[in-house]
Parts: sequence; structure tokens; C-alpha cells
Amino acid sequence: MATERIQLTKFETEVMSVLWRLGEATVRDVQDAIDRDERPAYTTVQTIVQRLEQKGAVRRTRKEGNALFFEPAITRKSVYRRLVDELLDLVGGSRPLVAHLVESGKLSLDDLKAIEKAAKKGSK
Amino acid sequence: MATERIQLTKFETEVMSVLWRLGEATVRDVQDAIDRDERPAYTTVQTIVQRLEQKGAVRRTRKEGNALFFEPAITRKSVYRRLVDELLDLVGGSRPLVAHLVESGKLSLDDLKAIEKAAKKGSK
DNA sequence: ATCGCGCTACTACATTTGTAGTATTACGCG
DNA sequence: CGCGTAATACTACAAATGTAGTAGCGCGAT
Repeated sequence: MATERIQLTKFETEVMSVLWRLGEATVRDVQDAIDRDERPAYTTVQTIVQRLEQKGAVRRTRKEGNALFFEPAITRKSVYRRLVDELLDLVGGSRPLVAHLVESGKLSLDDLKAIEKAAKKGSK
Repeated sequence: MATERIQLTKFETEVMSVLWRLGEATVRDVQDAIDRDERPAYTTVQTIVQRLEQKGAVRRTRKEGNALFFEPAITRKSVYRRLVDELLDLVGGSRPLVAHLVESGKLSLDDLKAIEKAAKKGSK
């Protein structure tokens, strides 16, 4: 696929998350899946989905009754990559980032060991 | 200090990075330090600094000639924390994040070991 | 065939963000 | 002590973003 040069806003990313999770969903599904104190209006979610469609981030799949179903047209990984790269740029690399995680208690030494083990196995 | 509830945009964050690096700087200094193909206009940088001042993210320190000097009023760490937390929320935790880093080659096993060692020492 | 209800399509609008111009002020030099 | 130059203060504006209303169409029940 072409080099994904799609920029997503925060909210758009949130909607994509729902779609990646559900695989396929209607606007109503997405609205229901959004977990917030103030649930956005149906048409708000609809607008976001439309913008995602225009950006090529989602596509229509089928119609059930008069409701359209959408699915992701870009991978979760490609979006993560972009976000992670941005953060790495800011903090100055992956080592500082992980160090920060450990330091702030977000990642334990056990976690590190587990990841190490999994990585070794995966790469063998 | 109060709970930092300051939201920074991308560009604002970039300017803060410069300030954290330089410690103290004029608008001109910041403009010069920004590394891009299309350098933003002086007044553009000035506007960003002003907005940062209004948000309480930077403060004026002194005046030399007729130029004002600014310094960060919020810590690099508090901003990083916010950004990292957001990313962790999205990817589902620090373990998946680090796993992603390893998987995508952004972080080597040696890096992991080094961080581990440093963490052990630091926490002892 | 008809009618209602839900969904879509279209439109609207305030706020935020990026970007910069213009007007004004104030050092520092001569 | 006045002037020029550079910095500041103020204003402007387009694009992006979050948020939602309204009109109208079409599916499914009767």
C-alpha cells in the first residue's frame, strides 16, 4: 500500500481505535463504544467518520437496513508508528523513553525481563 | 506546584523543547534554534511564545537591551508524562509500547539490558 | 402502498492552531 | 538628545478541529 501520509486528530484516532477493535461498525456502534463522561452527539461521530472516509482512513463495507458499515482502511500499526516516532523525536530516542517509563513506575523490571524474553524468542 | 493542566500544541511543544534546552532565551534565539526547512517568521514564533506565556508555560525573566528573555515555567517531565500517558492509553499500556519498539527495531536487546542495569542501580 | 423512524447528507459555527503583517515602543549610538 | 533599528504589542486571518443541527431519503412494518 502507498506510504500512509494520513494525519489524524485526537478524536479521529479515538474513532479509529474503536474501528480497529470492532473490525466493522456503524456510526451508532462507534458512538456507543466511545467511553466518556460527555458522550458526543450522534452527528458529531458521524462527521468524524465522514472525515476519516475522506482522508482514506476508513471505507464503507456494506449496508444493513439503511445503516452503513465502516471498516479501517489503514492499519493500527502505521498510526502507532507515526505517533511513537513523534514522541521519540521529542524525548530523544527510545532509550530515554523507556527509562522514563521505568522511572515513573509505568514499567517494572519484571516487565522488562518479560519483554526481553519474548523478543529473544520472537527473533530466533 | 499546582496540577499542571496545560495543553500544548505541537508547535508550542517544539518551542518548549528549545527553552528546556537553552534554559533561557529570547524570541530570536528560539527562532534561530528551530530546525526546519521552512523557518517560521519571527512574529510567528513570537505569537507562540506569547500564547505559552498566557498559558503559564513560560515566564519572562529579564530584559537585555530591549529584548525579553523567557524561561520555562513548567517542567519537561510534566509535559512528557502527559504525552506518554496519552500514548500508553492508546496502545494499551507500557508493555505493548516497549514491545512495539523492540519489534520495530527502535530498541535493541542491548538497550533493554542497559536500561535494566541502570534502573537497578538507581532504585537500590 | 404508506408512514414513521432512523440513518445519511449537507450545512453551520465556535474555538484552536499556524502563520504573519502592522503599529508602536524603547535601547544605544553618535 | 534625537534617530534608527530591532524588539514588542496588537491585530488579522485561513485552515483545522470539535461539535451539532436540519433536511430529506429509504427501509421495514402494517
